[in-house]
Amino acid sequence: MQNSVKNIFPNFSNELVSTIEENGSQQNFEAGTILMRTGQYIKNTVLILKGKIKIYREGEDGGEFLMYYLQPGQACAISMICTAKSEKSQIMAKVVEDVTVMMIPLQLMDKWMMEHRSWYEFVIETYRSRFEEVLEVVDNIAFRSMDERLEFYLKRHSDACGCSEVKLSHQEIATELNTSREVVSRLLKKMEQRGLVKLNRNQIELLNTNFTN
Amino acid sequence: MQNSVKNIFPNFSNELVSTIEENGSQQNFEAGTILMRTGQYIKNTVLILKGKIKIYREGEDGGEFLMYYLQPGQACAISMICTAKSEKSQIMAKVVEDVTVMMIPLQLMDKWMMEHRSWYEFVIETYRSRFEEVLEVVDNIAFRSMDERLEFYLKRHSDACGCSEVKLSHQEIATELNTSREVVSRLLKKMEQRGLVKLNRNQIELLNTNFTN
DNA sequence: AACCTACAGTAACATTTATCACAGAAGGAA
DNA sequence: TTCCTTCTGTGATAAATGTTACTGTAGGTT
Repeated sequence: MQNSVKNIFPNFSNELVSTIEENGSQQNFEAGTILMRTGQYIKNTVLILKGKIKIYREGEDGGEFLMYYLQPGQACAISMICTAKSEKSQIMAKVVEDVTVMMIPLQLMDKWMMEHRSWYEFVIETYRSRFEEVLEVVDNIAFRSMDERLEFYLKRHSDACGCSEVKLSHQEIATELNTSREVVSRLLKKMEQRGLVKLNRNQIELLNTNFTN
Repeated sequence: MQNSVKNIFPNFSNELVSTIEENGSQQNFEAGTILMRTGQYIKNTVLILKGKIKIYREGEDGGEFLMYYLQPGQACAISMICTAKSEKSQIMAKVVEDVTVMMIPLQLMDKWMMEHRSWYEFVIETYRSRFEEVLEVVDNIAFRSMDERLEFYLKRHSDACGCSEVKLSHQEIATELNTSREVVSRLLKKMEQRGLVKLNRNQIELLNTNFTN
């Protein structure tokens, strides 16, 4: 079974995998689906088996701001920590590539934390790594200018997909960085002149992966 | 005993309090001490009994950026989560008001999580609330302009100290918001003209607490 | 082909924020 | 008092980013 919990989460113990399969419900969602909105109550923890989910923050004026992506083998840190007293979500979660997820009722969290060592470790590690990721996001917006942030953004994307082509329109990039399309176009053009990228319709090819880092 | 663990952390069980007092070491640090630097290894979890610690991010160019403050009854989320494999710190921690802290070896974390329900709940809650706080910080820098951020900053400060006077120089504020002193002076002046604050040397008096919120 | 729509490029201008330069005021120390 | 240091105010200017407006182009549809 390609997308089994056992394969995607190899560190989970066998009992844990069984428990998950007994208590969780596997579901599919199409790209574009919004799985969670700011202010909604969280009732489930989500384990990603397939596809990609975007976690972002929404401003009052409707602006977006990308926090990070969730991919197979990962889980939504926010949803994991909201313990028994199902808290309100502080973020938006949108499916960007058709996903298969395992939904697990929040009530089971505390119980599993005590009973399953591998679950405990997974939760702690998830939280730690997301915290770090968010700190890095803060760094980027606090200390860097838009051109650096754009480079960083492209690099993250190409790292994630493992290829050097980023298939996004300027508008999409602008939205995730909470800036305007014109700014992105301008900066990309400058990067092209510096020989860092090659621009095509709906696609940006990174020529020199080791720029800012 | 005024600054006892029992008083400052009322939710801890009696056994937990004893265990903490047995295994932790109580220490004092003066204002100005840097307790943790970016890149250092974390070997202890820190519970704050008295005083105030500033948690901030440092940019490559030396710029600062305030994340949040730690006060009595709180603990450093970062240090709590770095489990057994003592991780590197991603942040800076500086004492801003003389502190008394309880240092607890990291090795005990996992053990206590399993053995002490009240410790488990404390850790989870600490992590949850810090995550939210950092998300709010992201919001501020991603979606708001400097004048709004300044208002928010002042409000946080007056909330924290419970009084309407913020005793900080423009330079200190500028540093924490990673901007320049002149910008802060100018914006404060505008706020004064709008009747929101009264400016004095090393002190800003908030006149109208309910501005942006 | 003719048409339509989404995407990309770019100039001109507005706004925000950063930087430089300098002056004055408050408060402490000699 | 006089001197010194720190803090604050403010103008002038630069740089970065956001906004408006318009053009062209690629690709799909009819």
